[in-house]
Amino acid sequence: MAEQTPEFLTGILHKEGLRYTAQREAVWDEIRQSQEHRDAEDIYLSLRTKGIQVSRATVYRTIDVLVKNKLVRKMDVGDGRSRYEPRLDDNHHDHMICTETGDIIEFFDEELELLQEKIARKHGYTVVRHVHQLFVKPIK
Amino acid sequence: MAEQTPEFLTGILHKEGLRYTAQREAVWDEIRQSQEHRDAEDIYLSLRTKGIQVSRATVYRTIDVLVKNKLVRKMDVGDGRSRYEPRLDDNHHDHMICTETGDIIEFFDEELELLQEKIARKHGYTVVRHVHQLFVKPIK
DNA sequence: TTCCCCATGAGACTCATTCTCAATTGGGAT
DNA sequence: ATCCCAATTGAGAATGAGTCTCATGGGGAA
Repeated sequence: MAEQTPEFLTGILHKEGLRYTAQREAVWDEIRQSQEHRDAEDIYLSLRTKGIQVSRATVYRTIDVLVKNKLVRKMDVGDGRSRYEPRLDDNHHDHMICTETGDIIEFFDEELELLQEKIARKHGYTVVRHVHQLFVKPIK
Repeated sequence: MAEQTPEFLTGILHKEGLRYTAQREAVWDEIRQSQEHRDAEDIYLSLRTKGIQVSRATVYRTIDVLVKNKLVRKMDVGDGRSRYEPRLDDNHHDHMICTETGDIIEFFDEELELLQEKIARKHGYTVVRHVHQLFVKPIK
């Protein structure tokens, strides 16, 4: 589908009974056009720098909506600030964080996914979602 | 070794060039005597309820010392409050959090551990530590 | 026992995020 | 095209976990 047109967001907001606003479009555009793992302040400042009128409160509120509707993925690196990345393709993946450079590498492993479900079932549960981060360092 | 005697803590503190104090012993005792995954406020209030004079600052400072010396394991459930659990046996394990009851179940899977290292190596890294949490719900 | 320096406590401070509430605005109904 | 009003927004206050400050207190080596 055409994620790059305003109609894309409009449709999703409408489905949720929410209104389409310039601020919501701007926040979504800002997150969408970058593949980085950015924090809210970064997104907010970037918008302001571009001269777009939006408040921190709205950035946070809009991100919540986008996360709830799976347009954005929220991740916790453990430093107190949440990071966000666009989720257009919906390809699930986990993250590897380099302890030396701070680089974030995405990875996906089918075997790992299956193993997690297997472990949960062994305890009488099924996995709803998971948080998996490998803090790594380069092999010299 | 005798984790239940004051000499245990004294030895560790001494090795770190730190002094043995009643507050440090109290915080360690409080965490040790419970197998729960508790937050700092919980530990602080429990001590105060028992009539032990200690401040929040000292609870936090002491926990840092204990974590650094691997007597306590720090974990992040993703709700903004860190949880702590005693680490006497040093058996590594990850956590499964029930989304319906909030129960925290510990698990360990050798295959999973090996698989993580294998994935990191595939990208030229080696795992330093990892965060792995399964948010699960009971199978009806 | 003395003395130095580390440890403590109370509360101020930080910082990400959430909340408040008055003013504004989208968009369905007319 | 206009109206109308609930949804949305912005500015700043509030929150809450955790950290810092600094004056006072107390380990522990000699």
